Amino acid sequence: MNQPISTQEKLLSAARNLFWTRGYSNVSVRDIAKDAGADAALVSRYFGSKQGLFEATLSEIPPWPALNAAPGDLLDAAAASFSRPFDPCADQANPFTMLMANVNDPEMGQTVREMVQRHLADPLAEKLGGPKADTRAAMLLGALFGMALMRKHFQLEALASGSVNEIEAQIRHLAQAAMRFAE
Amino acid sequence: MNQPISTQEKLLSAARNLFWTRGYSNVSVRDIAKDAGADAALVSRYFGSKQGLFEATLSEIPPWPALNAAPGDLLDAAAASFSRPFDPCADQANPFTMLMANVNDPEMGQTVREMVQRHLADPLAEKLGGPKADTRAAMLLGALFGMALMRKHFQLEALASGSVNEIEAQIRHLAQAAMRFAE
DNA sequence: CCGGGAAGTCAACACTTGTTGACAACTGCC
DNA sequence: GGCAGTTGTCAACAAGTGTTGACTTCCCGG
Repeated sequence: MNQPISTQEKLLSAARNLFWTRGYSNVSVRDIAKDAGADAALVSRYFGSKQGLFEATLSEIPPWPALNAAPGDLLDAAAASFSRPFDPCADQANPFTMLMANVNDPEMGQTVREMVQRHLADPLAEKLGGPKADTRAAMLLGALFGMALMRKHFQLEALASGSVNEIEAQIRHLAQAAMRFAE
Repeated sequence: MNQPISTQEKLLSAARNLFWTRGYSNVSVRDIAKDAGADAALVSRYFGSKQGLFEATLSEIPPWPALNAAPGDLLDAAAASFSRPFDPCADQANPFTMLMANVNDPEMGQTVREMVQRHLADPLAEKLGGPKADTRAAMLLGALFGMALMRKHFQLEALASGSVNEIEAQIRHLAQAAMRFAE
């Protein structure tokens, strides 16, 4: 166990940490190489280009667990998936922060937008069903991302210091309202 | 009336459009100068630096109208201020998009975070009053920004094509739930 | 031992960035 | 007209960007 980590894996891990928190354009390959303790030229060698490295970090994201939850557990699963990473990586960068950090990126924004539509909004609408399923799905995601924005990005004092239980309760409250929306 | 617009004003207007939609680091002074039909060197001359130009675009933002609304109209005012710009500028860039486009910026993120805390979250909590006012204010802003994120940034199909009335009704629904939160 | 391929290092490239200073053109006042 | 002050233009700079190619170093099978 615990076999020595290859330089390629170190680069991928450092890239995930930096790209997923700072955003694609705000990270240079030299930043990544420095964090990985490697040479910047190896990025082009192993991944073809900076863009190739970014896409490599995207390729290993598992599907959102809330989509497989039982209908009664959907709210809990959704709330939990924000405050805790839902992927195997142990660091703080998680797929939600990645989406928010890169939506506005001039080069990767389109890629990220399509991911949200196809991997989150569309499957969630299908799972919800009923009238205005797509609208309610979008509102549920809005509540989820909105609270993430307030807590992690804007770092509002009222939320930043709260416990995991508190933030989950707040998200559940908003998400529940979203699910019940029918004009 | 309609006096000739100075080059300085053209630069400021172009800077607002670009900084407020693409984000500070994703815009170069040459981009701004090109849009304004001026020379990039004039940015440093008139505003001291690129950062000075950005701060000039921030200095003329009026207070959020929802904070002056009657208690009964707060929800309507809040919902309206998202879908329509609440400042005098006629273009599509509004203070909310500015906040979202720059919260993750490596240079201006801190400035923007403090603006949200001091100009939105704190006054809103004071206006709401009652138990957990700061938490409910943060949740209300979370609902507001979350829906803005889904509609304008992620451009979810279920929301992007909706009318102003529809998006306002959705925001009101979530914001109302936020105001009623008490654990 | 030895040759080949992988792994890593380093310098250089073309390009973009913000900023500066020298220079030209124009305006209004004496 | 002559002159000062503003306004605009242009070239250049230092720094940082992604990427490439040549080079050395290491390891392992023959």
